[in-house]
Amino acid sequence: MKPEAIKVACSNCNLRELCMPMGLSEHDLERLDDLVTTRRKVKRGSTLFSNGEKFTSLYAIRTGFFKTCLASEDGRDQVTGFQMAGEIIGLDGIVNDQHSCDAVALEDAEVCVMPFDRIEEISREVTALQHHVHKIMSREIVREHGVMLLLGSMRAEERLAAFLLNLVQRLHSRGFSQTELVLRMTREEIGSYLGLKLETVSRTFSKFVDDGIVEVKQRQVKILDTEALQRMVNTQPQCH
Amino acid sequence: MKPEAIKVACSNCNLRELCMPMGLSEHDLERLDDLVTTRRKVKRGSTLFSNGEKFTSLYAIRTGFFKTCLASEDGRDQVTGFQMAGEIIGLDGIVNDQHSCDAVALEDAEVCVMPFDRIEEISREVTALQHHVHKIMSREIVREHGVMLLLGSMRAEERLAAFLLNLVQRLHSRGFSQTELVLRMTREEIGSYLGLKLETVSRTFSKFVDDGIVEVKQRQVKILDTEALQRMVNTQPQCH
DNA sequence: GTAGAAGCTTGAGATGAATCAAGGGGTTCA
DNA sequence: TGAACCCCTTGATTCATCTCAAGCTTCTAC
Repeated sequence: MKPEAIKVACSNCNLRELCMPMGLSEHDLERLDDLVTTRRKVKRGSTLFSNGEKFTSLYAIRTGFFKTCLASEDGRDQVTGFQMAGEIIGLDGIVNDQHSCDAVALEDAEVCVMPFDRIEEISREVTALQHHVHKIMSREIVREHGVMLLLGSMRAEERLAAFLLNLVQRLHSRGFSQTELVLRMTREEIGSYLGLKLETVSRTFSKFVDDGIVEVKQRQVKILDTEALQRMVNTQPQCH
Repeated sequence: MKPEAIKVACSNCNLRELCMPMGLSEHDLERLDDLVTTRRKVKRGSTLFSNGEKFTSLYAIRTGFFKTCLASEDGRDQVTGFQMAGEIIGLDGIVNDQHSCDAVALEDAEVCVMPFDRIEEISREVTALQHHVHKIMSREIVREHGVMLLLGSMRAEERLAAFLLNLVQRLHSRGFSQTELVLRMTREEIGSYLGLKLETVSRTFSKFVDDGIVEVKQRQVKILDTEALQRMVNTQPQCH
């Protein structure tokens, strides 16, 4: 691989509005361009960082798709999230100066490397960046609250419905279809994220197909009835 | 209630090392004393903030015990955490400028009110504070990863064991017993946090008592065999 | 192109937790 | 001090999901 010769410029990036603060002055924008030192390619199946590794940087995903997962000593495994272009990854490492989970590319990916000490430095000068960093972390906290609700109180169908809706919504805000998507992860990974076994995920997909809610061809998913999915998520199961 | 006449001083607070950065210069310490504008008392059962409310401040708990919980429109309910003295609450509000969960006092409590714009302002000058804020948010993210692991892959006994160990560990680091604790929450609230029904929580407590692992007298819990609890959490269930 | 591996689906049966139900005990507030 | 209410426990039963198992499809690599 040749070193990144091209100057990395956030001010020019078309993902800017996903991962950077908006409405900056010319001067502030130039400061932000110093945030990203290099880019890094990550091959499918390999890790961007892993548990125990020293924390140095946050990463903005340029292309590709990641999962983050926790592996406890005893072999328990939990996917804690799936991340796509424009999202920031690595926040778990700040607290103990080392990463506490693995980030694995589910397809060939490229990330912008943002050394965290530089983030903190520029944050002190550019208040919009400072606030943006706080928002990103807060957003992650709120997202995880939602996952806790899902894991703590939803049934398999509701979980999968919520999962699909969340994925298409994020894809849609990146300019993709609202109804069609390609899953980048296996049934097992979906199951791990949703607290279900892969067989249950598979069965639930099949049920959705039977009910005419989605079409599934392996990892190709076409949502036929978005509202049915929404109803599942928003409706408390049978009360009494 | 009379207004807080006494000058609030973090530099003087015996919870300092729990909620404030350490190793500051005299000058920085003085800056930090400007963080907390007022204190606020919260009666048992009432809320410190609730879902939808405008976000203005983070709160450091001085005394008392809180739960944070999410209530979705349809009546689903999820306790997302229990917080005790020295912990910071309100981080969920940053991202959308409004709170996305309720914080309810489980016993009479008092919090230090830290207006967030002031936190950001002082963070720009005191890098130790800036880093501390980042750590606190990162810690919350990592904590929630752990809860996801618990909800996604543990069985009832393992969940309750993990819950008890976590509680005593936090209490111990505040100078309380490593083996005895008083639960401030109901079985139902524990259940909501752990993704279990209250009956299951109750039965699991009873089982622990039968097995000689704990003594339980209502909300008084005495841990007789910490290692047994640890083994439950760290041991993958029967492999094959 | 072919073999092997990995991923997915489906069925049958087991099981852990939920649900429904009843009774007892504590706490709180008048 | 008493009474109502909330909280907790325990039992019987049901049900959702897991487990185990087999077969099939798709992708990968040689």
